[in-house]
Amino acid sequence: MLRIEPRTFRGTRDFLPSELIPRRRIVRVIEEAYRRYGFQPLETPAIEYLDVLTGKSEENDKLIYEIRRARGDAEETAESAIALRYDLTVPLARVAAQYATLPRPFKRYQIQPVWRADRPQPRQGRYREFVQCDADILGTESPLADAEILALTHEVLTALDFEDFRIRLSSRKFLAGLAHVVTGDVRHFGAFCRCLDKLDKIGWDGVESEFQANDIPATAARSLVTQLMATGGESPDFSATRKLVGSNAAALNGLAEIETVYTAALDLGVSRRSLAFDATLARGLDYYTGAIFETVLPGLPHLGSLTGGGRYDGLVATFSKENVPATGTSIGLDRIQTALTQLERFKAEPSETQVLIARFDDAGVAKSLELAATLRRAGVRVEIWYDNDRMKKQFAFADQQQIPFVAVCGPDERERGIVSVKNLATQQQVTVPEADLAAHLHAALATMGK
RNA sequence: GUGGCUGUAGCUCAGUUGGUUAGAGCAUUGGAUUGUGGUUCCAAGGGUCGGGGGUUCAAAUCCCCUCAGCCACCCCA
Repeated sequence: MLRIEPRTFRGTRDFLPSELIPRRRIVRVIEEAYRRYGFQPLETPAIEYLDVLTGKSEENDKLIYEIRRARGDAEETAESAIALRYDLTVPLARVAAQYATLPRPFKRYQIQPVWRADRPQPRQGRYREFVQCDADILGTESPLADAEILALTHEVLTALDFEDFRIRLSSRKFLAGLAHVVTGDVRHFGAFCRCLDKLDKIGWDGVESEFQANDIPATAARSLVTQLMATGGESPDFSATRKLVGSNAAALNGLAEIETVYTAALDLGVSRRSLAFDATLARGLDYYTGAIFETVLPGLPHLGSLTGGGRYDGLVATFSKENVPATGTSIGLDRIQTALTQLERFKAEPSETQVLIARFDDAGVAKSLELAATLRRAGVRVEIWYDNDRMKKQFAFADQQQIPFVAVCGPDERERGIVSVKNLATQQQVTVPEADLAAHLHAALATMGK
């Protein structure tokens, strides 16, 4: 018999309990923040029709996983070709176009995996299957919506105890205006953005040669952007920025929006040090039309962005006659987990069980089951021991699994109607009346913060 | 997609100029210890040396191919 080698597909991972337990806690923090901001949940299928997913961003079409059946019976037509979703934004736009009954504004959050066929790199928090936590607001052009997305991002990262993070803010309109100012030609917009985006990686000399390679006046561009950077950052001087871009309408327009978003974000509680206006932020996804933002950790520069998003007022219209303005962000669960791991703040937790009821002897089985039932009804997370093993083995198990308490009910205890409860961390063992066991554990767990 | 590095036990690794039956630590299981974990001691199990081909009397070791993993870039969450 041929044995199949057990393995996982490149860029995908199993989440064993000791990793999943703290990972789910992160998800809970994010979800609670989303709910506090008034977002409603949405889930969509992992599989979408290919034509729904493609054509939004040329670069990314190449990274879409198409699905091919191992034993396809019919030839796939363009309409029936299917693929794994690449992000959650495009499915959302599809949903917005497909259901006329959705409220406006429509605020939804969605926490689900997406798949991209690029090369995995764990140190950078990059995988082929990863979970995005998206929050988006459809149906308003108001900059307050963009500001609320920034505040939400700030709130989540703060709740996760990130001490130093930077939300970079810019605008597609502003960048388009800049590109026009520098090159006199809007067609250079894409190349202009890509070059600029590389600044923090390859420095100005590198960017200048990139500009030249793309027929963009390098010296002029460098001079303008250098000055822009001086007026931006964590305490931006927007009136100084305005003077630099002159009379270009798109640039002025975009800048005004940035300023409004920035100010409203501060009003919503975003700290100055965590928010920066950054003219070198470009972002790749082609569907962004207005404000764009992403979050990085200055302490972990090799890591990709923790969050990324922006305004995409034209996307829903690719599925509908109706044009629905939209803005939102994606928080990368795996990036967050990677960051916390590298900051040594992500601790493995093998079990959530609070008490193990040991099996002392056969005669005590019924009593143990009764105790377990009572405790479970009282909301305690309980495990029982199934086999007739020695105490040593049962305690060793509880220790390994970091189960805080072991309850033993042997002949002595049974005779007196009590239970011995040992706290494995303090090594202290007490006896409590059977009837008080739940109350005792609740109190003890509460003082331990569990 | 481009470039580089690395593959030996579940994990981290050692293995001499190619030389007998491939080792260690950790982990696992059992015992020392039949009412109680972490320490200690003893023992055991666990290996297609990533896979295939080649050179050789002889390959974990040298050569070729291939697969996988990692790192940087690209891009992004």
